[in-house]
Amino acid sequence: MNTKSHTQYYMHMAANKNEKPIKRYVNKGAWTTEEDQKLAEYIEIHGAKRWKAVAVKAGLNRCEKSCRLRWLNYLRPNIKRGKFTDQEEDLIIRLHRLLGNRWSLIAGRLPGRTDNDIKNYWNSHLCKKIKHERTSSSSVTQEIGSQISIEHADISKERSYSKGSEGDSMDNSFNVNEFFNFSNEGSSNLEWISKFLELDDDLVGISENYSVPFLGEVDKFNVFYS
DNA sequence: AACGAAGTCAACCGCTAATTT
DNA sequence: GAAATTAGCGGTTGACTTCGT
Repeated sequence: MNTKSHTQYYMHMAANKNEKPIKRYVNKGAWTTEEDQKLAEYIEIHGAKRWKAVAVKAGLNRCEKSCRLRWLNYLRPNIKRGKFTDQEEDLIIRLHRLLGNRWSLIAGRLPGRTDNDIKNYWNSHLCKKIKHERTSSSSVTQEIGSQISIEHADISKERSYSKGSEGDSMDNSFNVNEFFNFSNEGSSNLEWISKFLELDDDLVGISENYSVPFLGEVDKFNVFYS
């Protein structure tokens, strides 16, 4: 569904650095079916890389970022659309509890879902749902909730640190990115990770004395494998 | 039926990390 | 090793839809 209206602006574009940039009209806003078709056809032949070249050579008056995003979030094969299942919803909540707003990592555990989808779904549905559940639960649970929020803040901070200088801010060797990188594994880990995350609720209490960001994950990991 | 508020979600933006030259 | 380019991420925006009055 194309929702945003079309606008155009000028931009200097070239397919590569050897080509002299030409001042072109660049479309912004909703993609048309014609543009989708052009992009899909080009990528089918040349692959989803070199987005600057894609934008120019596919005959699309779009910037490279726009092309990449359209492909990843909409045109890419095996994109799952429509309502999130209860299992998916539960998994997102649990993963978010562990990872915070690391949408691409969360999306990596939900085959066919994009980070943008999950982020939108979280912001429009799950965020409120969780808020509601927290306010209607006991004071003890609320306390745990605030503990989780503190952990989230730490994880977010850690994310920006780890981007800049890996390892500087954290002495323990646990790497959450590696832990949640299953690219070398088989197709779906939905089941085992769901089982793993089931432990999460029970383990929140154990994390009361955490002082180091991510130590929570380390302990949960160790408990799971011990 | 009309209208404003709230919700949804595709797309954009700014930034950083990774890769290439 | 430095600079330039490319890829990827999360936050935010805004057009459109739905809901409530």
